[in-house]
Amino acid sequence: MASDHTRSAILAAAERLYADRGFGDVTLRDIVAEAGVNLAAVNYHFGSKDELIAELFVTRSIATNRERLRQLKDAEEQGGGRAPIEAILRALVGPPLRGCLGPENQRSTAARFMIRASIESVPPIRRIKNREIDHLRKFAGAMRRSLPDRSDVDIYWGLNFALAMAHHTIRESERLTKLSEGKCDLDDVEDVVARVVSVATMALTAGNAETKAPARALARDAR
Amino acid sequence: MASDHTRSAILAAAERLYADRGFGDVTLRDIVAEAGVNLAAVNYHFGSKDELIAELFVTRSIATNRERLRQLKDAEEQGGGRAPIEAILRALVGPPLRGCLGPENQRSTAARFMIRASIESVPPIRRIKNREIDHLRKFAGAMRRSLPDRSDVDIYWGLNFALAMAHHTIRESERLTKLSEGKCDLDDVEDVVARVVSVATMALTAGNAETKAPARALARDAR
DNA sequence: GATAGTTTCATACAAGTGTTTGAATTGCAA
DNA sequence: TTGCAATTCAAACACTTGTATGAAACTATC
Repeated sequence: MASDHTRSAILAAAERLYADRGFGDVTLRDIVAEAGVNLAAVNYHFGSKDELIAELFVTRSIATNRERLRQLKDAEEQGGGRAPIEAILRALVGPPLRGCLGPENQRSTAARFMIRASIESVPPIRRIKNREIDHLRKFAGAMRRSLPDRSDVDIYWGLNFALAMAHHTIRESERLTKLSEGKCDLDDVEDVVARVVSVATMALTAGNAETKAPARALARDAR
Repeated sequence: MASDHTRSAILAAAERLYADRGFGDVTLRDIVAEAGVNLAAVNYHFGSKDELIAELFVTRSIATNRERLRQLKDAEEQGGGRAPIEAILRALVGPPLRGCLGPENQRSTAARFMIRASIESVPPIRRIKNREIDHLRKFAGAMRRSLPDRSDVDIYWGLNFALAMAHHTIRESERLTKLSEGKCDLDDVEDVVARVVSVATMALTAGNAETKAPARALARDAR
């Protein structure tokens, strides 16, 4: 291949435009105009618009997932096969949080693109996300080894809640800032990571190992 | 007005189709075909496609919000102006969870529509969601009264995490079921509510009131 | 320098979109 | 019944979308 000048120009322009304006109203014509290439180049190099989007998303998400697994491996080796639950959770939520939060004006295009991807959820991206389960299973396994007394159900719920807090905070960071009138500092990423890890750890370790749902006894608003 | 037969037929058909197939690939022509009315009727009765979607979403979400506030009011009156934090959280996350989860085969069209709305997030819906902040402020206020020693920042983070767990569980209920191989029972809605409330309560009450992020000392994966 | 393969380009295509129009129909009141 | 407004309808409009085509330009190999 002579040079991927055109190909990478398209990728860069597409990522920038999607990051700025969302998937909804960016057309192939916008992209090729921004990239300074011909309209037909997209289909020539990528096959279709969806495959272009998929390639963008795959590139970014395998980077995140690789970093997650690296940190998980580190933590498990350091603990002799049994990492502390905090370290596992930090490996799970740290990379996406660090990748997407931080001072807005110095947020990378890639970061802004991933935020869009987590908000808008177009078909090609959803297809890829569905294949993420195997990746999550590795974390579930590590968590089980870390907390052998905990039931599988509790492990999965803990995993679910950890991801929930991380992703929701990314998706709704703007709203949280507005709601709290700036009191919640989303730019202090390490503080956010620590908060999420802390709560998720409590979720996974509180109460007796066999207690399914500690607060259940308090439920009284029947319906 | 003679009868809003046409109008309500459009609303019902649109909600059903959006619930089944998502906003992405349902056209006005699909809707009017399903409703058995003329294409122009949509613009005649609603002005535009976006206004139709907005009306659907507003109708459903004011129902949820009204129920939330009703339960909040009940809880505060019962506690003499200071509701227990669990009751406040239950009023916050209970209605949307009960509205969207539960056995799939007996899930209402409205429920499935709201799930779609929380997954796909089209422009008219996003606009409405942005106006939800005032509503959330009422809960922040109640939480502050319930936990007067807690800092505002902690209150907002607790609120954020509670919503995170509820919404993410709704959005990704299918994935959690698959990941856990059915071990997590999403149909037992009251158990889900209890779990979310329990974890959110811990997030809001654990540690000293002045501790910003208890797990922070454990952070060591510098990055 | 001719040739074969790759890449770029202008242009057209086919299909689908939400919206508008203006005439027909309906329903109700005088 | 007549008149009038509200509603319904078929049809067209105006436009955008992603994709396909076939010729032109380029690049490297022999």
